[in-house]
Amino acid sequence: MTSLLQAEIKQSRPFPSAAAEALLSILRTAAVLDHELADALKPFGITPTQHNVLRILRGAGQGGLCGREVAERMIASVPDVPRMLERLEAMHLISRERDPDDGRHVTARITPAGRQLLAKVTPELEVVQERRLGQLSKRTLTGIIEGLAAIREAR
Amino acid sequence: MTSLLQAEIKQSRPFPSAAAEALLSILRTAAVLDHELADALKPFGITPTQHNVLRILRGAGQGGLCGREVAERMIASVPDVPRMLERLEAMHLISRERDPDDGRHVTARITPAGRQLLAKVTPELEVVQERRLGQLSKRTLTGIIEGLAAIREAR
DNA sequence: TGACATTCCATGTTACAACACTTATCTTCC
DNA sequence: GGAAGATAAGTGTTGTAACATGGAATGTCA
Repeated sequence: MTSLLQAEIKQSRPFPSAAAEALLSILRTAAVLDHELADALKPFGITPTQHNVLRILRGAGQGGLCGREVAERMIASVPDVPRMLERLEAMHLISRERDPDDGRHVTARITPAGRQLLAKVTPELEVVQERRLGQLSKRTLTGIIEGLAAIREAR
Repeated sequence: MTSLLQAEIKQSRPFPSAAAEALLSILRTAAVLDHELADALKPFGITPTQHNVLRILRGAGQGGLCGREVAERMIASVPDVPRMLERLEAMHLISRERDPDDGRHVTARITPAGRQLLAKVTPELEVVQERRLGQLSKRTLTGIIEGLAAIREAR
């Protein structure tokens, strides 16, 4: 039998194992979704990574977060937090201020403009989510969530 | 109840829906896996994307493939195939030659050095695969594969 | 056969990712 | 209280991704 993924990437040979197919499935699906989310965000001038930062800072509220804390909360690791925040600050979506208590920390906070952008962007992203995942049963979704959690947990 | 993913990215609020959690799970898991694969490949001087190209060309055999065909088979879309192939050629892992029948096409083929590198690299990647996916039951793997296929198929 | 559209590859430019290293501030321990 | 170590940011550099554009070769159709 020929899997869907095999046809998608025009692979002639079947997968050697279910694990190999699952691994590629995850990478492929994420690439498809990420691409679609990036497209949806493009009109607003931000990338999925930047959107992720804004959501994190919105979640943090008035207290804000320092760079390291932002990095910990990111979906995908960002190895250059200072410049990423710098860019968002240049867009006036976040503000940065050195922590008076600990001069090593720079606290980042979302600005009203940042919140406003998030509010505009969210429905567009929900369109993507709904289109791609809306038809899946609760049971299927739970299966995916738990299966992937097991993968991330695995030693 | 607090999900694992929620704790992982230190998110205080629960997910608004299973679809939202599944979406983030996929992106997060792929980021973790991609990072680990990249680490495993680093000693060999290639990226996951380049490894993907080599595997594609190995699959194509002596006939080779033109740039567009390579692009179609990639896991994640690469918007700059010519230069990607150029780099692999500079590493002597592939060869390129203009198709005499159709001067627009440039046929890329894997070189013996490329095959050799693939052979060395494969066991290292299998270590990652085994560590992350080895403990999952066949049933769980199938669930992931089918669930993700449904997402990619949707719409 | 000559104009035109199409397909595929190449190139220029910009911005960002990745990595290594430096600087600044705080903590700890003598 | 001063020096060593730890922690967080910033910076410099390199390479690559992303986007737009251009150009060469082919196919099509009048």
